[in-house]
Amino acid sequence: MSIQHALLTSLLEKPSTGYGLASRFDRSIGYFWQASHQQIYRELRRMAAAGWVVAEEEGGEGRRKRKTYQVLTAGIDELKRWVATPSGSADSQRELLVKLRAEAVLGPLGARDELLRLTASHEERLATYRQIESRDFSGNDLSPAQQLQHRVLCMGILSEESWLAWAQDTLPVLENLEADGPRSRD
Amino acid sequence: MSIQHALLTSLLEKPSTGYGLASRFDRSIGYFWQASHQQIYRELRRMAAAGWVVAEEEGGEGRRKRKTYQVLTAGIDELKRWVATPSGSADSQRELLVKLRAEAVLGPLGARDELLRLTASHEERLATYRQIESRDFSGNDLSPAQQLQHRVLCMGILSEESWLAWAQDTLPVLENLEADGPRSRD
DNA sequence: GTTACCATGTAACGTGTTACATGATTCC
DNA sequence: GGAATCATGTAACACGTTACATGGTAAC
Repeated sequence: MSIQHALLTSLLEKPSTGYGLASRFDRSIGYFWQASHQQIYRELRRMAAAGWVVAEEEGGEGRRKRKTYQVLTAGIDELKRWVATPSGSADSQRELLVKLRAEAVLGPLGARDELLRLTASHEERLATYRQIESRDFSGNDLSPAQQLQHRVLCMGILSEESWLAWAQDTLPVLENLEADGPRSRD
Repeated sequence: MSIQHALLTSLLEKPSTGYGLASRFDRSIGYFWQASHQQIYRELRRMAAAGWVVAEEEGGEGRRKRKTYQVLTAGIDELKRWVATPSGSADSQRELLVKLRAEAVLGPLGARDELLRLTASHEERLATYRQIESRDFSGNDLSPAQQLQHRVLCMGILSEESWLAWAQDTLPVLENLEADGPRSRD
């Protein structure tokens, strides 16, 4: 459901056509989240129906017109609401990145809380993995098959560790933003 | 489509009921890949129809019987075929982990090639990210919003780095397995 | 006996993917 | 004028999720 919020964020940074969104899907959001153009057109129409965005139609009387989408205040409100809502979703990591982007455009919205929540759950996961590791793979006479299974587990451990390291460096940036307020300092 | 292969691998390690697969979905596969029980039942029925697995039905004349699934040779052949096929899929990372698990059960199948392919593509990605970083975020007077955008990019960079580190340590384990052959040494 | 857990299934719905189709504009 | 790219759309299908339903078995 949150592809809509990714699109809103992207449109806030720069009003675009559906095609434009599809080709770049925003510098930085597109790197971890790709969407097909059909998906994007569908969601844009839905968001237009919901009053979150408007399509400014250019071009003459041709049947198919170039539509440049822009975010309305209702869309901004929805985005704010979403950022402030704990996700609980399976890919809350990706969602967090979108929330950070949204904060970068709109100012402090409460993404810090989400970062802290996620940090706690990643720490918990890491602890679980390590427990499994010491239970199942602590011996030094592992068969080749066991070594492979261990490597699979290591992937999980490394991912969690690297995520936590990232979060630790990201927190101060978020707090700095929230301390300064939505507008740039002068 | 490859949830079937994850299930095959899991079943090879231990024949189970659909329920059993759903609750554990295999130690280690379940850590990075969860599936709902409806999904699992559906795929089990399909694989049974395709002749990849059989359901051994226990229990009397009741309408609903406990079914313990087992992999047939056709299923093993399919799994071997899949491991040896370059994925190109969006979540080829998760697939690689399943392929490693499959190799751990069945012996050398060619997962090493896949690991090398993925390594190359991750290296390429990392290079792209770093290029973007030096182009857009190399200055030392970044606005708070820019700093946040930079953090989003950093997530990508860190992920790639940690994946590559994992791959580097995994390669020798795979090669050791492939050198030894499918059976354990004596 | 009733609560908890094991075990399997149908139906409806939303979303993502693929294939196909169309038209406008720009560049050579 | 033809190719490439920009731009939008319909239709069909596959897949995943959620809700709902059913029944067996073990423990208390």
